[in-house]
Amino acid sequence: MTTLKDVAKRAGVSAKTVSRVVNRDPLVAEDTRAAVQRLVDELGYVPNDAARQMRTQSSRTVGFLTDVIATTPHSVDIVRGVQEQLRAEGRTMLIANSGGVPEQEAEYWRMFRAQQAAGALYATMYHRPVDLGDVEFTGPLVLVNCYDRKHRYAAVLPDDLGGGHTQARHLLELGHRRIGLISLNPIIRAADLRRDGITKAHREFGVALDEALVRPGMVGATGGGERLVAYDAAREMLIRADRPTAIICGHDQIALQVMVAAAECGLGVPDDLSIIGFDDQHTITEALRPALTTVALPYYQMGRTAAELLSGLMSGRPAARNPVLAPCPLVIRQSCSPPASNVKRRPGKRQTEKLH
Amino acid sequence: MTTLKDVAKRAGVSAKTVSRVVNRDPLVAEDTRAAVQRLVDELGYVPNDAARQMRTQSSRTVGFLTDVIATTPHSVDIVRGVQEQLRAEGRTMLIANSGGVPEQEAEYWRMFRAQQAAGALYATMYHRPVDLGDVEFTGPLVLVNCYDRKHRYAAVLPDDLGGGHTQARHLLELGHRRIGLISLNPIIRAADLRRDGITKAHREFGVALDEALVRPGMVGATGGGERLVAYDAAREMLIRADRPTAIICGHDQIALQVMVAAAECGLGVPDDLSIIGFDDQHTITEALRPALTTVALPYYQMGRTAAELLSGLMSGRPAARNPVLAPCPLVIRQSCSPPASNVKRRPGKRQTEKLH
DNA sequence: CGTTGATATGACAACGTTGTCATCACCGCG
DNA sequence: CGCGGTGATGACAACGTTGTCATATCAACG
Repeated sequence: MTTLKDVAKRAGVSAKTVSRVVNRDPLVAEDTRAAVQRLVDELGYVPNDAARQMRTQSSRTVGFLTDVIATTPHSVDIVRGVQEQLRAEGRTMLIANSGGVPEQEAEYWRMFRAQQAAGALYATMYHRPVDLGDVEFTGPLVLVNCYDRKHRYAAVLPDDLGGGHTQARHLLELGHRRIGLISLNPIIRAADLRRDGITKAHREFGVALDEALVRPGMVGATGGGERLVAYDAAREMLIRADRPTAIICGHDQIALQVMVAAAECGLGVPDDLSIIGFDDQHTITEALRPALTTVALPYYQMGRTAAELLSGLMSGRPAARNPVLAPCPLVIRQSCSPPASNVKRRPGKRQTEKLH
Repeated sequence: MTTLKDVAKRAGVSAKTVSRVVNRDPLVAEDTRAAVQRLVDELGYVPNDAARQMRTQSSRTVGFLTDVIATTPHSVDIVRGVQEQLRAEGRTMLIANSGGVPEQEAEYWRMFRAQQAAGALYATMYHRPVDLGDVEFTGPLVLVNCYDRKHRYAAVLPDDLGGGHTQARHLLELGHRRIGLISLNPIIRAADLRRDGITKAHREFGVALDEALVRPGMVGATGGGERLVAYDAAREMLIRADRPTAIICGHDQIALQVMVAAAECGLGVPDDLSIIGFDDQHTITEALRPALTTVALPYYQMGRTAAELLSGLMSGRPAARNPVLAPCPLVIRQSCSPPASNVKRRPGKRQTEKLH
């Protein structure tokens, strides 16, 4: 490795002068600068960050710890967002994946300290509260997609309530009045928030949400024990005489199962049934025919926001009190349309629009 | 930050002794060690890696550069594999995402050098050759999911040929003799390799692959311009009188479209049509009904293998000449079964089994 | 001409760690 | 008792960089 001294010797100047050139210190004569710069390029000199860090007692490194990033492949976009923001700030990212194992987390916090990380991010694969115990890392910390039960840390979260509201409003605006819900695993926080948003939209339109048309699309303990049951839920819902004209899904996988169920019940999408997903997992939403209208989880944006927030904290800005909510935008494709006119539906059961 | 000296002062020993304790040097008296260790824990001392690295002129950091990890969310498993292997070796991972932009790549190679990375990995989102130009990074380098056109670097690749062979063999073993292929984008290397594997399997079974049943499922330039056309391809293929009894798909998204097309043609899967995917993207394969039989891209394993390979190179082992091929295992679910007995099919066109 | 101030450069120390070498106490052996 | 050996510890330097301060040169000014 070439060092400052090597360059200095060849240039016939002191190490400090080379240092000045490399750091763009204006206090160098133009011809010295040019000569030194040429040698720097020629020798391929790259300053040693470790030495810099030692000398300046500060680092441009940020640690990024995730729990189990692999299970929701989609959430890598958080990583991408963080990374691009950090790059724009000239920082370096140290990444680690704890698998959710507390001992490993402790190990990584220690690693971040050893590397003198100036700050850290902690992200989870789905929106949930976390218990971070004693974090052996003293710098600023921002949580992404999760929040600390004791609210000790800044957090960036998806606006699930708003997202649920958006899903329902879109269908209601299209004219649907009988809307089914095949939701996320009820033990997940987002399930409740979305439900609240959906209820709110219904209330705004003066439409009742029929409890008979609400079913979970996933059940079981998170982290391995989860099972998709949306297919069965959808079939049962769709063979009813008073079946819904549209179904709100907890995520795109659920929507996929609902679409398969609809096909088997002989229902065309979107003519006989509108379906709206959540997440915007491109591999599903864009591959389905009709392509799936959905509400996007803004993972990339969350990553960027979190990194920006962290930058603020690292440069001494005080932490915000409340979590930052990232909006979940509607992505319109082909799976939703206005309901077929009522005459086509058997008018057996009248849909009485009573408030919930 | 507590330093060696802080601990040493409190313990009434020299810094070197504390260093010895921290590094488990056996040449310390048991009671000294205990006393020092207690203080280390109490003060939460963590050795400064930058200083260590400077002193020892070696680092346990590895750089990991990816092109556009986000577009195929599935391939994050490479990252996970790398990361877990590195952790097992007590190494630290520096990650960066170049977006495929050459200037950014150069910037990151420089960053890796600045951080004194002991080695580096370069991964792409899909199997392809790369032109790495002048890599301004001098340590060992292992490519993952891609290979250098000039074969200067070690590489770990998926065994696409074997994978194609596995797909075809599975269907042939089930008794299918008329098999369609809706392939990857033909400009992708894997498309050719898989095709070779499929042809090989057909030859082994003495069955001809009918060119009329071969269609690309994706077209257009990679990196934005790609379009899924599997749905249309499948429909055209399935309305033929001599339609195939099984379809091999280039990946699970294509399989998804084929499944939708089959449903619309009134064909049941797997009774009327067997479908086999590729990649094993859980979000699709496990959500589909019937769940999708597929061949897995062993991303996780590739990551681990690459990290192991890199470790070898970093400790001086010579590089292997040829790329390491990771096998693509068959994952059996519900979308393939033996073909319906011939009597059920209209015997109009006889399927003459001539060799290709 | 001497003084001031700006510009350009260098000498030196220090960041936290560890390798090298020195020191010292103690043991066992002849 | 003297000697060599070994176990335990410490002093010191060095890794590559940069902040601090000192020095040198030169122009401008009274």
